[in-house]
Amino acid sequence: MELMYRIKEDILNNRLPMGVALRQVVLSARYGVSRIPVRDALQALKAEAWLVPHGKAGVMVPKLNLKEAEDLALMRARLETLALEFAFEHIKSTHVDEAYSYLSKLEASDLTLLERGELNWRFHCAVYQACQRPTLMRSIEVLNIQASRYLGFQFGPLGYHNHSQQEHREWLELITCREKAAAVQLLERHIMSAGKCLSEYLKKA
Amino acid sequence: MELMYRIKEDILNNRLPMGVALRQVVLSARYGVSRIPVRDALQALKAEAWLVPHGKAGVMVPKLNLKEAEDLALMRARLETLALEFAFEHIKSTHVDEAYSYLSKLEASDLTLLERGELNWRFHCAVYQACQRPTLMRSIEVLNIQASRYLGFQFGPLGYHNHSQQEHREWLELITCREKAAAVQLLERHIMSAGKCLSEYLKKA
DNA sequence: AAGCATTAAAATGTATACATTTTAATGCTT
DNA sequence: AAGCATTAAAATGTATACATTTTAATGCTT
Repeated sequence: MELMYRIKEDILNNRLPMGVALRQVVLSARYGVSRIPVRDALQALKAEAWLVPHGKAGVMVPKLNLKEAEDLALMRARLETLALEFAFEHIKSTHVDEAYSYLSKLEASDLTLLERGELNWRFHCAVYQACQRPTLMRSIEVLNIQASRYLGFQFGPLGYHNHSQQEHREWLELITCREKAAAVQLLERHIMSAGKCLSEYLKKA
Repeated sequence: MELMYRIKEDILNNRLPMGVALRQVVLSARYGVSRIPVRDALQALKAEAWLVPHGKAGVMVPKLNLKEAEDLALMRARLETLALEFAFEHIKSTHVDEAYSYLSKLEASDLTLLERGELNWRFHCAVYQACQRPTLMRSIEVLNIQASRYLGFQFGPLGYHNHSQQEHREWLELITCREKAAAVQLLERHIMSAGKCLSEYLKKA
């Protein structure tokens, strides 16, 4: 479904208004298709919480929300450390190499928010993959995608990017040295501190 | 969306074949509607992993899968203990009373699998609710609903029900006595041992 | 007979048309 | 003027029709 991704992009880039009903005819005009594919996409997006009900009929982009951002960070911390624990013994140098390749791609300065979020996920994913647990991985991916609505702030106004890259490097070093406990702990700190940073920002705004 | 729930029930009760493509025309005939509402429902169910792609087009009910059952138990253990930790200080006697009421309803012997699963979730939910974290709660709910495809085995052939009820009572007592660490620990054991029990069963079958 | 290309049948994907529901504008009552 | 009922306009929900893609059956080549 290609349309779904176009709508996701528009949500991530704030090109769709939050908190107001999205009209099917407006969307069908906007994306140049009829209402049927629009409906298909809206149903899927609703199920993944990209959209929420607006009144008795119709959907809207949910407003950014401090508590949701916190919850996503908490859940990611719990589940990603779980994935790392299961992965640890099976992490090969190929996984680490792949992670490094995404890390260097993240150095580029001309990335869109979406590309940055995508690369960030791929980086983590390269390591977690070794856990060989598709259901767990999918859940973590869903959380990351949902979190990416908030991620924009981190890489934008907050300038959290450099600090994050630094932690990523440390993390890969710990993994290479087989320091399991330390790597798990750093990952938890990494996710939670990014979450804290973000919730501080949202409290002010 | 009413149709979506009818399809979910049919999946839970194994009234739809696993691993074979579900044809839109067949479903539209089965449920007495045209293909458009069927498509809407399929899109939503696909997004929630109730259905998975089958070939280049079309969807199917995924086969029951040992690893998925394990992953769901692991994730539930991590996230439900998280919810309990946040809830703990805010649990009032009204929450516990509500939990007890679901517990006694679970004693009935003439419940369908679906009803049993629903009451089991409501029981846990009555306690977790106190955490006041809608996003976390929704994720846990989604995991429980997905796990309910496997739950049937526990309450059916495995006769796990009595043991489970016993643990539920112990748990509420620990909560009433404000034994936080013990309550969290019991919850984790409760979820994981049910998961183990189930995966043993699936290994044989 | 196994494997591949071809092609007919059947499925999905989408647009249009219409029925039903929801929204919001209007006028009425207090 | 505030609140409610009424009703017209606009939206959603669904069916049907058709275009496009996919599937699988058939025949061809080796």
